[in-house]
Amino acid sequence: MNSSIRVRFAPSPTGLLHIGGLRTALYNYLFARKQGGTFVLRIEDTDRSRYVEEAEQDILDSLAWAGLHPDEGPVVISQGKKSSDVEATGGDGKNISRLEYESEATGDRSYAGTYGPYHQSARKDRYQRYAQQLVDDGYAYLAFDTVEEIEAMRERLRTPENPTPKYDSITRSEMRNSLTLPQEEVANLLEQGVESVIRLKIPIEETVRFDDLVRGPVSFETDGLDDQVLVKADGMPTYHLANVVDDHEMAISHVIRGEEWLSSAPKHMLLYRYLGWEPPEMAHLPLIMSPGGGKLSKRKAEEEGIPVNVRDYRSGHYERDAVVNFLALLGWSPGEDREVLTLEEMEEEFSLDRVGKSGAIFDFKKLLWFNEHYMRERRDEDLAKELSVLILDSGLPEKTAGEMSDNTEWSGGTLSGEQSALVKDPLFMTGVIRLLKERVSRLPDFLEAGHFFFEAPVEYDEKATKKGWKEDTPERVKKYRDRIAGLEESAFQADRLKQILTEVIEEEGVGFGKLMMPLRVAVTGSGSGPDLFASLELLGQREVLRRLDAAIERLG
RNA sequence: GCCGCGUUCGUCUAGGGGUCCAGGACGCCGCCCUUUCACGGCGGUAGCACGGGUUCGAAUCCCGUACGCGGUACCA
Repeated sequence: MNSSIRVRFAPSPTGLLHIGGLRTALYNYLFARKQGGTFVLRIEDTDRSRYVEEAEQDILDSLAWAGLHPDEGPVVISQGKKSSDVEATGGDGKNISRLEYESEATGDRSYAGTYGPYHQSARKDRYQRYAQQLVDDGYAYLAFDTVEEIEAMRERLRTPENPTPKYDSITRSEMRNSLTLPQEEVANLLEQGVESVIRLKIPIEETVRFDDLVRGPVSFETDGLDDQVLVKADGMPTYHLANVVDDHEMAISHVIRGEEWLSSAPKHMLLYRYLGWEPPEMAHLPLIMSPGGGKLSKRKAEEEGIPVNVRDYRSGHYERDAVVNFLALLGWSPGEDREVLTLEEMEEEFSLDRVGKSGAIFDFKKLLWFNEHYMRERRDEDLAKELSVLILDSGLPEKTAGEMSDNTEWSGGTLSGEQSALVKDPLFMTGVIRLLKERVSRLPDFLEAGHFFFEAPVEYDEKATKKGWKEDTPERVKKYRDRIAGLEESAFQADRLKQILTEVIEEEGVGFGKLMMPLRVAVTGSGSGPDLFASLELLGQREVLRRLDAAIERLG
């Protein structure tokens, strides 16, 4: 255990956890585990207008699902699905939170942390205090401008070369702030309760440099920075202040976050300096891009058929190991020709200097490949159980093989008595899994590929019928049907069924396909599928005979 | 516009001056296996953005160009 290494994942509860957010969390987690450090979860809920009620629980559930358990973080009272910080046990300055965490995915967990509260909304006073200190020290100032006034300033100064004028060392001189207003007036405005914000006073003509752990040395001219608002009119801090204060107070040693923060990093460095603190190490991760280019946004991703919310992967029954493995490799490489890694292995291998610098496009097909890989490693019995639950919850898809898509309607749990019995039969379900496991990418796909196991064909694939069902077919199918009808129930087994088919085609003097294809169409409705004889065995004698009779009747 | 960051097969990447006419994985294509399909096995296709340097030698170092991405809020 290296107590000096502390990292944090600090999502904002403004929506469901994004898949890119999960990767950031993953890298933080892996770094902490590898270094023997501490992985902290902090909720950055300073924007009250964008707060989404269910978001926080979603973040917790998603992290738990992925196996990224924070060592420190907010309390979750699972029953009420509501989270909040538990009051300090009496200490002043730092709260001591008793952390409990429970998730359906992982069962009970307990965490403890001594750097709470872990909600920024509960730390408001601290930010205020430091902001005031900055003002007192001359590193920040009060600004009374309304949003309209600021917009008017930008409007006035806007030119083609400078489309968005900044509130900076130049423009602040003509705005209404504690730098331009007489002292009495400032006091007066404050007295009257006029709304104000606190802005960082960016120095002029200075170069801010720092070494980024993934990008190397980077530098920014302060002249390109604006006087960032540190405390908003509602008294809440902006990300910039809160993030610096918390990272310091929580003794964060390494800030590992997305590249979208790189541009504001110099402001953060300035804040550390003005507050008299040692800045943490910085590591800015490359962004995850959509196949069409640009940051993987919700809209873009969905256009490409890529789910963006971690919740979608959970509800879509993706293998969590597959998602985690895939995400880890989106920007990081272990440096050897090995790509299939468990979380535990990655905890051993991870290092920031093997993180790439350029954006990585989300390759959905590769994710599917990982999913297939991990799914096939699982025990048939376990998959069967999960599939049963899925069907019992959601029902069967309305459409048959080859037609299922994202828009497929599900029957919503209404099953016939017969179907329900099948779904609850572990032996039958395991059989379905065994036959289909090598042919599907995701758990729900079993229901597309194996629809016929649960329901007799409603219609027969046109192409397969046209190709394989000729005039003399019914007669041959009937012959086969009668042979297998004579079988003892216990003899209704794959090898016997195949043997009988061999006998029939020999008697008929035709090739294998002349009977095999019609049988498949009759029983499954499709021209392709899993091993036919094993499928017949699994379906059972009665059902097979019923389907053969129906096909002979309907297809003539 | 400005500021910052980036650029090796379609995609994720290995590669840190010679061992690279660039390796692996996914995808794609072909063959084998299988009287379906799939899995699997084997093989193939395809890349150092461009231009200048530095050097005996550059995918690797430097500069420039192009392109891409991010930022440019009282959002994170």
